[in-house]
Amino acid sequence: MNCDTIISNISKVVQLNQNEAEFLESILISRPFKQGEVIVKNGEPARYLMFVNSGFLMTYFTDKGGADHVIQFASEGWWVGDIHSLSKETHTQFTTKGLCDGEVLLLPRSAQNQLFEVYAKFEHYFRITFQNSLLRQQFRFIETYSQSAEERYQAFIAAYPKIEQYAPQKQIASYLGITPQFLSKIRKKLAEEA
Amino acid sequence: MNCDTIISNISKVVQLNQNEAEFLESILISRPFKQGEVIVKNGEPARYLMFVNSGFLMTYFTDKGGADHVIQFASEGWWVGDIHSLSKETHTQFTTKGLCDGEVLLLPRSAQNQLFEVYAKFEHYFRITFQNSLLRQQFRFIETYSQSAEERYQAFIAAYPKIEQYAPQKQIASYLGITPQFLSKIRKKLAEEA
DNA sequence: CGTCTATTTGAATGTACTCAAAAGCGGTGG
DNA sequence: CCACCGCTTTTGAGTACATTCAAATAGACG
Repeated sequence: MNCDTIISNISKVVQLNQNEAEFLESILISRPFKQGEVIVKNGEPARYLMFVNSGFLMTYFTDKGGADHVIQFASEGWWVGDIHSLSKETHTQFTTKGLCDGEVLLLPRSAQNQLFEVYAKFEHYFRITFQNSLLRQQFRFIETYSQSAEERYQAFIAAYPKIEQYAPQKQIASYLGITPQFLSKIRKKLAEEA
Repeated sequence: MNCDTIISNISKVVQLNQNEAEFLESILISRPFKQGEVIVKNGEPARYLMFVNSGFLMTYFTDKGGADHVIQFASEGWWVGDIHSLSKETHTQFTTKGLCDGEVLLLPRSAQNQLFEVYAKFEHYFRITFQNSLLRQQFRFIETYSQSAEERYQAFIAAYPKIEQYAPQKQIASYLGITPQFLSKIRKKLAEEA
């Protein structure tokens, strides 16, 4: 199991010594995935926080009406997981699926608490990480409210040029909060303008 | 300065001993505010994380077009603050204003780090707190995408019956992501149906 | 009472959606 | 190799939700 990415990622926030890095490596579990494979399914309890070691994946939830809503696309270096399900031990409402072949590193819930207790640095790291996620989430929210669908689509392809190539349009539309038909029309319009 | 609310709030997550509680009290600063008073203004650096000890307040940001967007209403027991400005030491884009007379407890940025270093419990508490904020934010996002403006308004008055009495309709409309005119029409329709 | 801002109302418009159907695309089996 | 199936994407027509603009009304404050 190659832990270079996760260690270098964590090192941007806290400096890890040999022991700490080894302890982390000892509790992580490698979980390779294939394109289209469901990694965590809606209805299961969320057992892990997942770090994307390679590849792309997406997380979506299914509402009462049966419609899917893409919450997040994630690429190398991102944390993914249903923190609600993790902290309240309920069943997750989210499904996580691979957009191409790749690998996630699993941090089991039990090991998580252990990690925090033994090494306060990790608690610090995750505090910062959640803080940053909150920021991004807030930013995305603001974006949604102050921009049109067309502007949001343009911001999306600028921000995630790689993911755009792996995710089907349908899911991108879902992420942007519009119908696939409407996204198709936006794309047509942009292509004509160019 | 009355710290009962904040201590009892923190105690729901971590058990504080005498020393820890006293240390916390020693670094908090009381900041009373009046109705309509601007507590933190757009353009200033964010110097504090704020805990609402009493009263109601709101946070909004002003976009490039000059339009305000209400991000959050907060009542007793909530944390408020621009974590982006706090962590990156940039100037905040957000304005925080009192909706009625009240009091916030200020946790200065410098003291924050001190708090985390001396007592890991607080780092834990804030990790959990940010995690919960992230959840709420995610939930609000989902709600926005899967419900109509009318449904969102009804959910709002159900969730924040008190705030509805203090916040002008204009700001509620902004929070819901709609125009005040449209909110007025929704209210009329709901009143007619009842 | 006059001024300022918030709210209501109405008409016209626009953005994004629904429904329906056609076209494109990848895989599978004969 | 091609025909067929299932799924995604495109296209078009009609519609609904929400906005803009404009003006009237109501409330708050000095």
